[in-house]
Amino acid sequence: MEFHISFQINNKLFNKDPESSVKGREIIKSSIDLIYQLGFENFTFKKLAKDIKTTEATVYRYFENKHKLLLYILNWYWCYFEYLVMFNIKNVNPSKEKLEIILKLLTEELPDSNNTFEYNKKFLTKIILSESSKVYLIKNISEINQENLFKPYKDLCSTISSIILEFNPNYKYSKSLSSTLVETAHNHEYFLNNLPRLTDINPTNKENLTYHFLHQLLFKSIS
Amino acid sequence: MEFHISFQINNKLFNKDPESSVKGREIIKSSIDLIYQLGFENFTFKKLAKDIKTTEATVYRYFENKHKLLLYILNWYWCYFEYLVMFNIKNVNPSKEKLEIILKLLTEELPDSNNTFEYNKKFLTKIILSESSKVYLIKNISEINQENLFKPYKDLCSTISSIILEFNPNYKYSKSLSSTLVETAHNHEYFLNNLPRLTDINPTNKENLTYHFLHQLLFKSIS
DNA sequence: ACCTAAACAATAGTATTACTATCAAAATTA
DNA sequence: TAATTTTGATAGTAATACTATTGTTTAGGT
Repeated sequence: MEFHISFQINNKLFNKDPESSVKGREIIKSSIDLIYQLGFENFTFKKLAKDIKTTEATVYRYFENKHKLLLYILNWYWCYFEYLVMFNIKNVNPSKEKLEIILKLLTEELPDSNNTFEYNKKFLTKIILSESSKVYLIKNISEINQENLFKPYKDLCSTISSIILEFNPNYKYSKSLSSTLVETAHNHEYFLNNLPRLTDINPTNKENLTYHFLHQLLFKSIS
Repeated sequence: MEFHISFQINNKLFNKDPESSVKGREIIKSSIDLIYQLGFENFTFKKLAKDIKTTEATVYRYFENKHKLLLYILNWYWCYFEYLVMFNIKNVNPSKEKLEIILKLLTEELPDSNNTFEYNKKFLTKIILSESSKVYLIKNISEINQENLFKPYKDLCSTISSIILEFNPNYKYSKSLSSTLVETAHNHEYFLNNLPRLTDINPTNKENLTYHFLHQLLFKSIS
């Protein structure tokens, strides 16, 4: 069985829906590759256009600027991730198990399909690690936030938050803890690879450090 | 009594030490103002030069580019912060109290002197919140890291880490927890102001939410 | 007080980026 | 097949992130 999921992304993020045409999907696919390879700073619409054998003008017809394109990609990811969460905790009842599944998803590599039409999950994850805070650490955050452009991310945190409350209805900081878990999972994955001194990695400890660390952090806090 | 502290900043960060001249100090002071006002993206050496009534060429004689300038400022801040930590935990013996002092420093406004020659602490703190992850979330992180340009930040985390181990020598994730505390303190301060849905802020809860949240997170983890 | 070296100001110039505009060709769709 | 939308090709602009040159000012040493 094969199926294709698509997510409804806030249409303020684009001029023309990239899901609506082949070129549009090429734009997203190639953006993911290029941002992964070059980093967001060095990524330009000119390079993107060259990569998919079109012109800058065409890219601009889909996206106002590269920030909105990045935000589009991140929104897509967060939607996808929440979908994964929903799918994986389906029919699991104990809240503890649900939370453990979420921690696993947050700290392990995402399942990659071999469907060539899909976005590269590995690249996507790297982009999340390295680029996602750049979309909210900006001067005009309030405008962007007013347009609900972070909704999928907030929804994800709010989903986690409600499971925390399910586990312990008296815990006071469910939202703060949720965002901390997500951010820390990302941070740590990045630190492990790039700034290992900020973590407790060591040669003997090859298993999922971040998972165990977050597991303790979470359950000691809410138990 | 008045005194002036200065920190030794890695000299790979500048071409000419900004502490060595009046213009140099003006550059740093004005950069802090401008980065605070404009955000790092919109901050340029041209605007900086105009602000201190000099030319771009002069600025370039001190700093190779604006990233190194930002990194210089952040290094200065982390040195200053570690100094504050050292100063404030001096003669405090129980590890618990030491950690609480650190949490206070991480979550409350820094003491501002009225010394006009000093850098604006309030602006500096905002810059840390909004811009600091931009210096490590870059493609050439490994080069920069090899040159030890993050040392002050790592030192700070390592200081916190050793106090955690003092409190509980068996805790396994002291480094991870330290970096998490610092990052979460910053994140949360930013979220409270800009993305409150990611936190448990509410109108009645005007006291230091972040402090209490981190306090619980920390002591439940290491007790 | 004078000399020397360093620091600075003024100016010019380049490659790249982040767009905007126009118009004809190609592809869809009605 | 005509009408409409979507693309491609090309051109152009303002701003950015630098580099280079040269003449003037400033500061420190004797």
